[in-house]
Amino acid sequence: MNAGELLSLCKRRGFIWPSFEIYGGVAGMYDFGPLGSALKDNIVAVWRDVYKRGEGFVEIDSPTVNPEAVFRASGHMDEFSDYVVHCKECREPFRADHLVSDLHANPDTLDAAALKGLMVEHSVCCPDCQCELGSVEEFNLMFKTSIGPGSNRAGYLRPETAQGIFVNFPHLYRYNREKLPLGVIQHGRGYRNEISPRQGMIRLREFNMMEVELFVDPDDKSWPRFPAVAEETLRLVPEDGAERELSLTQALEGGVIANEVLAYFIWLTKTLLERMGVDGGRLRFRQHLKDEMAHYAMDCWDAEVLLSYGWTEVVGIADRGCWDLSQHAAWSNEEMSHFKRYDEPREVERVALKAKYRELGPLFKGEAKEVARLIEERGPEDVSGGVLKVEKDGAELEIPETLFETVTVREKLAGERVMPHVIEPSHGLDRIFYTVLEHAYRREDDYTVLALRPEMAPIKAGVFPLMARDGLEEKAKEVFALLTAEGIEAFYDESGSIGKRYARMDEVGTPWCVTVDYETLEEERGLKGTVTVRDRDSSEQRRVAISDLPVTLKSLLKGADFAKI
RNA sequence: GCGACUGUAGUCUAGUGGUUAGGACCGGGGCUUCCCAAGCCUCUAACCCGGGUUCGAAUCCCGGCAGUCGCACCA
Repeated sequence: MNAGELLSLCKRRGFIWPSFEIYGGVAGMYDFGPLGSALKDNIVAVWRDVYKRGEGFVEIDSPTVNPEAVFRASGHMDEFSDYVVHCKECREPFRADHLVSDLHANPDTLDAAALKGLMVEHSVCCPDCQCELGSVEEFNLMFKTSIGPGSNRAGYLRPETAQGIFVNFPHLYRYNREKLPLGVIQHGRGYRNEISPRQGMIRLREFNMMEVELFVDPDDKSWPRFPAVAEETLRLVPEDGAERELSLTQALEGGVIANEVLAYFIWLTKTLLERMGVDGGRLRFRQHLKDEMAHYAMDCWDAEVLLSYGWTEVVGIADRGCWDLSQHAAWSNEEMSHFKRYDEPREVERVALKAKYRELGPLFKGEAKEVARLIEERGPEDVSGGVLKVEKDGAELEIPETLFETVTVREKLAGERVMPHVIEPSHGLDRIFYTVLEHAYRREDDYTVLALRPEMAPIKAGVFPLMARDGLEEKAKEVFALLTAEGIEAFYDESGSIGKRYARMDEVGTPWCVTVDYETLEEERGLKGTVTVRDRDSSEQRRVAISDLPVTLKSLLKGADFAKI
């Protein structure tokens, strides 16, 4: 198939539309139409079901506009800013810091003026045509705005939802009664001012993410549910590039996947994607190479799906280590660590310095308390030649050992503080959305079917009168109202021939169609009459009593076999 | 951001200086006891935007926007 056919269907039938089309459109932005909006919700519902109901994680929702401090701490201010310089002749763009990498130890730290100065000083020319280079310009991939009136408080549209979870860690940690592991999920929009959005919905400027941040004890990366799935297999492409099918146990024992919890969530991602309708035969997990890994990641695996565009990343499952929390702790001065209680409080003996307050008082007067604190912060190892050197108000102070003594103290320790590690399965919703459609797309002799899994289908049942006459319409409308009242997404259609109506429903992935015919009317009044239920994938039909219809459809939705109803 | 190609109803497309801008599919209305896009009648609906050349531009030129592909980018 080609992506154009599918995108045309999506546009025609109301899955997605290019945004702002009447004004010429904006690259990298799409609107979800009525069917697309429903499909997107269904994808989010499965993700939420797996993580919130299934794993007991908690969900939050945080702002898309964040103050600059968040991204200073997260590293995005640096990582997202590139200085670009263009050749005046051939117009070829170059990363300015790359051009001066031989001339400066740390070109990343230079600003535009410094970069330009360095290039002028060393007569750096265009590497392609040796011509003169233009001015150095900053290109930042984050959308900038200002918060409040005036422009002195910078804000940025978030490039990922993750930071909203990290900055809330202290609240979430208390919410979870100060226990690990702690799983938090958030879905929403993210923004990246891509230089060149391409390939339909694959690279967008405004996009949807479903992110999961699991905070774990850095010394315990096991997972309670792991044993149940240990022998399940995954199609893996490790760092060395050699694809192989391994069980989770094999992957861990061979050191292919870094730890148990990461392995479990890679497997969970596989089941999640397959439940959404991603074809398992077109799904693999590829390990990031060292140089492709994000600035924060310790190990990272991408779930990749085969699309008409080629292998495409849809989920990234990263072990971010303690990077994010450490960064926010350092920049905000907030406590972001976990107090890890020992099973039994430990008694430890420690040799410490104890200030002699009696001596210090007369010597230092009002500052004695401060000096005592400085002494007691140090240990016996800091004493040399009978003198302890401490720094006070920027000056060095020598304290003779007459002013303190060395004592052995016994302490009871209930636990220790550790910085949690973060396991992050991050899902590209728009890419999953497109994959679900492309993997469901079937076309034979100009007849198109979207074989969406029933759970994904925007419409669960089409309801038709065989013909729009003889009271069939009234009866069909009653059936439609019944299904709607039962919470089943239904669609009423009486136009054109019955075959055309089936075809219309097939094209948008509706799994079943219900038809009221003359037999329905001949049977008893009320809801005793029967209707035909037609299955999209087999095009077989069964007669079902109207009164049983909601129950029957609900069991089909849960996976019952159509042939057995 | 660069280069090549492209842009006509909702969709696919014909039209290469003067056309009431043609067709097909879809969609709306109607006819046909009609269970897998049947048929017939009928209706709606388009030259991406802005400049320029010309008596006259969908058509030629320039710019913008958008798309496809390649380069670059892709924490």
